[in-house]
Amino acid sequence: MPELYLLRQLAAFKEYGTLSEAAERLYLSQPALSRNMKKLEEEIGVPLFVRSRNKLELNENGRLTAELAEKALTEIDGIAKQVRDFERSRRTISLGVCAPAPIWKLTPLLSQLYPTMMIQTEITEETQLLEGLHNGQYKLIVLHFQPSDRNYISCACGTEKLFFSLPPSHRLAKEKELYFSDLDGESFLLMSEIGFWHDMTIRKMPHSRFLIQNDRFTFDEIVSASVLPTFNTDTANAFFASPSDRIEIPIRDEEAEASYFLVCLKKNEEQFGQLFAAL
Amino acid sequence: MPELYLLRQLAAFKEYGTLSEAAERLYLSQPALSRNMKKLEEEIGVPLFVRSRNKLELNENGRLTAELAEKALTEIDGIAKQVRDFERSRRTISLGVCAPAPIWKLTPLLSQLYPTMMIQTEITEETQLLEGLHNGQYKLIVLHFQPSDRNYISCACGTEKLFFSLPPSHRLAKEKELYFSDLDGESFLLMSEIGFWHDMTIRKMPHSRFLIQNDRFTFDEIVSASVLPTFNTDTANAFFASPSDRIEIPIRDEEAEASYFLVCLKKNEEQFGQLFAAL
DNA sequence: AGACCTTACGGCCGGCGTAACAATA
DNA sequence: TATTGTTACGCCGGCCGTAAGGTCT
Repeated sequence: MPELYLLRQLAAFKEYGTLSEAAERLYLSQPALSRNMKKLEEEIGVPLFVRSRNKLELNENGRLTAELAEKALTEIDGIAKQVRDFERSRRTISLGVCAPAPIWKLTPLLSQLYPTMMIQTEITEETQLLEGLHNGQYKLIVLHFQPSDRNYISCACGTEKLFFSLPPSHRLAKEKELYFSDLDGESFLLMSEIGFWHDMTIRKMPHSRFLIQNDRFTFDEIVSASVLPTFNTDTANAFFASPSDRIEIPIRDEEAEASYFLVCLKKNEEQFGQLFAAL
Repeated sequence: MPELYLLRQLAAFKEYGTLSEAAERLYLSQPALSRNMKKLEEEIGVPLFVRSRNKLELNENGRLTAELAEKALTEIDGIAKQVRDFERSRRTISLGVCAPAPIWKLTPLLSQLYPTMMIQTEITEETQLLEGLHNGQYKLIVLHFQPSDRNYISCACGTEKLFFSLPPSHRLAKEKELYFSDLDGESFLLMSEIGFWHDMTIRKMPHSRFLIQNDRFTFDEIVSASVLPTFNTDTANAFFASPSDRIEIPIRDEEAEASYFLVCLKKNEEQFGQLFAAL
């Protein structure tokens, strides 16, 4: 079986065309490369080169060998990477969620229950979450509906209720309750990465413009320095300081209240049993 | 990139379960194997083993690594074989024919025109010939019709006419010409490996039985020692001694005369140009 | 003369074996 | 005590570099 250094050197010779050039790229003396190519040819047992007096070229066999060598080298090079990736995935719990709120509760809980594991979270849409759960991208996902499939284990993990967050000067700031439609058409400040809330507000308020902020600090500054309406939720208020100088008004549409469900694959039941028990 | 000897040794350890056993199978001292497994683990950078005081087992990472190693080793092992096969196929002209007769003319011609090449012949049916021409199994084929496809180069390479070969005592031995139907129902001696003639005679003489002989010598002996009818062709007579004590009577059916066409792929036109010119 | 390949010779590093030790059953 | 795995030490083969030589443009 040809050794790797021979295959590497053949691949380099194919790439660079001359022994001298290839040897230089390999940080190898040119005579060494010459010898080794001869050795490889001998080992395979068929001519790989056409030899003029001072020129060396691959023949068809040589080109084939070099291509196969490249493939094999790539594969071997991939082994370490694959194993490291596998190890990392074994050591991390990747949690995909449809909205930020569940992260606030689950991350501390996971860290406590699985102190040796890395916790990785990602917010994305629910079709992607389900796909990612199956292909191993996520070990746990949080949806805002309960999946029916029997291959899943799931349990409720909290609710979240949406409020309008209005400046006191707003024309509707004194109302006790509002509908999405009441403010449809006004411009809203909105954080990015809020999961399904983003799509929902767009759907319920098709005439509004949403001014997306990527940075939390910037968002807070603009909220307190402007009269633009925005949103808040009960869960956010439970975890973070609620902004002063803002009136929060419940939204009556049923879509403004979400229930979250934590889901994992049945085959991972054992690993996450204590987590589900704790919820 | 892990060296092959490390991958081989890991694969052996996976196969045999203990270092001692694996080392023995590898013709290697056990301490060497111990060291090398540690080295591989270090190189990949993740734990591959669970270590008790005097026991060593693969963990999940280790099993994955060993599987990937086996795959890579198989691939590298296949390189030399593939290249040798490729070289051999480059050095042989494989000729597939639909009947034996074309071989008698073409084999000497090929040997003469391509003295460095091995000539390999095979008799099979025409659908297989065409398939084999495309997948590289055959470089040349002989059909008994001219293919229309523009991807082929083809030219006529002879005809062959079938005769009944009857003992003088046969009731029809004095006829000048006969049809297949005239002898339909009688038992015939027939050589095996006669290509499309086999199917044709069965089709034209559905009530006859054909007594197939695999050995040429046996066939000749039985022919001269029996009164069983058989066949002969003009081409066979041109190349071999025709049997004495046999009357040969032309067959009038048009299927009894075949024209042969030598075919190669257009892309091999250059290689076989002189062959087609010689025909 | 410069670029390229091959052959010859000697050094050195890395993988191996032997030996010695520790731990289990 | 027999089996298994780890550590320590020295040998040796194989791969490499340097040097020298040949061929082509």
